[in-house]
Amino acid sequence: MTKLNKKVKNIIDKIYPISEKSFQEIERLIEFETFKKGETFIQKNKRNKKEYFVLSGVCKSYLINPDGNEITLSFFLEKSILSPYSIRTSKNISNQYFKALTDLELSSINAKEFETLMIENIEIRNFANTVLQNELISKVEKEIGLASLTAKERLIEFRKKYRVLENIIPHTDIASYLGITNISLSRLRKDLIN
Amino acid sequence: MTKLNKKVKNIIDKIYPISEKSFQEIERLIEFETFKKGETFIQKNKRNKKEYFVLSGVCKSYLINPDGNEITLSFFLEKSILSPYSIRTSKNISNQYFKALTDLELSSINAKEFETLMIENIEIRNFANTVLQNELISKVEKEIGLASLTAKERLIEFRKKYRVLENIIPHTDIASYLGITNISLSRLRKDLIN
DNA sequence: ATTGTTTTTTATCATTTGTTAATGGCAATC
DNA sequence: GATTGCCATTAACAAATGATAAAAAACAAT
Repeated sequence: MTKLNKKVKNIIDKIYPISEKSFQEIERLIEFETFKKGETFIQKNKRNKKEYFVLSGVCKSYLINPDGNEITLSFFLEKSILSPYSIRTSKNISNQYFKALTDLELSSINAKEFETLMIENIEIRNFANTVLQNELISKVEKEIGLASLTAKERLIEFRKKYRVLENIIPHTDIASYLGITNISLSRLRKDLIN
Repeated sequence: MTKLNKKVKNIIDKIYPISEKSFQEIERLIEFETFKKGETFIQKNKRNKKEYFVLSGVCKSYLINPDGNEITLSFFLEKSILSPYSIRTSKNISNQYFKALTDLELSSINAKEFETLMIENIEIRNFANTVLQNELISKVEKEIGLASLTAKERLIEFRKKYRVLENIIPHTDIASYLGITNISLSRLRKDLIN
């Protein structure tokens, strides 16, 4: 197994461990992609047909609101998996943007072929369902946060979940994730120093 | 086909039309349940193994925050489908509560058996995937709303989506859905009269 | 090192939202 | 018809957040 593929296996196993045999099915499909910091590598309303693993770097999913501002939906750290294809696309068309916040190394696999594996192989299916559930749990947690915590509490939670991020990505991205302005974020940062 | 099963077929077809033949597979699994207004019919951290169709009435999914308050996640109107099993449960254990907000008539089917159908039948699989995507789209829309709209704008959006609800369910449920207090909701209602 | 650009912080003021408490409406029950 | 409990509204004040502008800091390119 190449070093790259081993990385993918590790990401999978951290979510739902699968056998060597099952992984070999996936391995055949793996491709490698890199993007420069700042690049939007999945465009909303454009065709996309892949599942992605983040090997190194950080990226975000986002949308653009009526005022033209980017609203961060989620962050994806290294050694994790992007939102699964099935929930970010309809009819091969992406419903979100994804942007590299640092230089980014991804592995990708064809989503349709992966779906076939999923149907045939229970381990892979369980893995995929776990990804799906984690995604939803994370969305619900965020929803709860936005609906019932103050901005300060949300920042505290954010720091627990994404320790590293605050020092390596623009605060604007974090602020829109938290549902506040970057000025408010700055105030809260000052406030939390004590 | 019984009147009840016909209702289920209509709900499915509104989401993703399937053939008579495919529906017959599902039909065998359908059961019927009713709940009284106010009843919590799915408990968090309790076992649950079903998919649900709302035949009549209104219900909500919710969680309880650290202060002991119910936080409404979603509303489900009549002739719709509950959040799919796969995203509201892990290992047969529910991660959310569901409560009847009016007297409620549901059809339910065993989730495991439904998953088997899904694997075998592409129409049913496409239906299930559409449900999944709709669920996610709705979650993302709500997330965007909470992160980038004012409470007043969120109420306006809520009214577009759930016209009937404001007059038939407690405003507390709506307020927590909107991420505000019921006092704020009352103010906004007054404000929007003009 | 210097310059120009972008990001972050700070300040001021306006607005929104929360908290607490009081009030009024409505339905169920006795 | 009085009582009770629940829900929605209102009021007064406090706290949080937004908008705008300006200053400071960080960063990038040369």
